[in-house]
Amino acid sequence: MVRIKSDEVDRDNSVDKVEQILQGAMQEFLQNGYAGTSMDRVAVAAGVSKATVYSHFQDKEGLFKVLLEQLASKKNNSIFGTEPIGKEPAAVLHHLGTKALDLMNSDQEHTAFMRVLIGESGRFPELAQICVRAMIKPVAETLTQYLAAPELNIPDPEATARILLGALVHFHITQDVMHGRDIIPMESDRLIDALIHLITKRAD
Amino acid sequence: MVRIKSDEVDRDNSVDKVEQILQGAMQEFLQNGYAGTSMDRVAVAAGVSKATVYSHFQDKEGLFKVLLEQLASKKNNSIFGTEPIGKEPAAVLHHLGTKALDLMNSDQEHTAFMRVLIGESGRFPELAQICVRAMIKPVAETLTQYLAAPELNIPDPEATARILLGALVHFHITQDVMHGRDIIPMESDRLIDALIHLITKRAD
DNA sequence: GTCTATAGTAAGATAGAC
DNA sequence: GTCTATCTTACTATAGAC
Repeated sequence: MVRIKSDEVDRDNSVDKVEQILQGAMQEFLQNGYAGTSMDRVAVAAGVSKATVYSHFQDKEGLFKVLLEQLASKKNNSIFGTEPIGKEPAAVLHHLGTKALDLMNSDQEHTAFMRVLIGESGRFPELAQICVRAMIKPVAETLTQYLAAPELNIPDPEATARILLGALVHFHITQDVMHGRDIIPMESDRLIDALIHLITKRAD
Repeated sequence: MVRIKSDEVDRDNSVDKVEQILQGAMQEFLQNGYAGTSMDRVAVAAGVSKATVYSHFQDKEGLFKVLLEQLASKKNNSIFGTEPIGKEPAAVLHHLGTKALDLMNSDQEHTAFMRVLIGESGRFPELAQICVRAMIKPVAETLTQYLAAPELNIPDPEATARILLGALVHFHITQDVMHGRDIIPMESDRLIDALIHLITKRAD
């Protein structure tokens, strides 16, 4: 009777291994993309054997999907933590924009995640859709709420939210993801100030 | 004496082959990315042998770089053909925005190019920078010119151009590249109208 | 210049020992 | 459950015939 009856130990070990594997997979997939990553390297990065990887995940595609879905929910909460609507809209928008750009800028993991997500959206369309649902949609809805404030007097807050979101994310893509900082330099503050100016149109 | 002395035939054949190879390489690289593409498939798609591919291009990386640089200059001219500044700014912007979104939307090649360019920007940073210089910078500068029109009264036309460009491109990324059309649906016209409204702030 | 054939390597996935 | 060793396939790149 060598078999272990208790689920406790069994499950704990499994969870640890699964966590290790996902950690190694993240490192490799985010750095090299889907096709550029080998299961051998994932196993090495995770500190387990390749057979162990296959005992916890069906195949390379299954591992990739689980990893990206997990990352999508993580990134969602990190960038736009639901902000208390204390101050006036202009101040809130300035705070949100600055925070979002700073976070995306400083988070190498997020930059690599954007590359992989967009790069593999042709091969894994349903995965891209999951990320749109988990990351972009909630942020767009939150921004829409802010922009619907009566004093802003915006006729289409939903479309304006997409503009605001697009300006911030595309700025991150050009400056960080595509390494354009030296080619088309611009301070984050200038972008945000111009955004605030457009949105809180000076009725003076 | 079977050798051909004239350079004409020789050069024409070479150019044809090079063109064939680039065509096949485009098909494969845009569909499967860099790591996901094999030189065997490129050769088949181009209708030549693999050895012929290697006789015209140093290696896989060299072929990929030549292809993407060629595509970058092609895409640049296609989206924003220098528009005559006939009408008033609002009309020009509406026309430009509609045209840009329509072109990006209908051009599958452009969608795939965006995926590959962003997806491989980690592996090929200098290539991403070349594309920023060839595609994004000129468009941003052209838009800056339009937005500097006195009647628009925009304090920072350059930053505002980045906002406008970002809103359009990110809209394309969410709706087309990432297949988000069904998850966060929105008509192009709504985005463009909201943009025009922000920029030509009703001073009424 | 272009081809076929192949060398050499690395990939995804699994069998079997413990 | 986890490992080592291995099967099979596909890859990059080149040599040699024509």
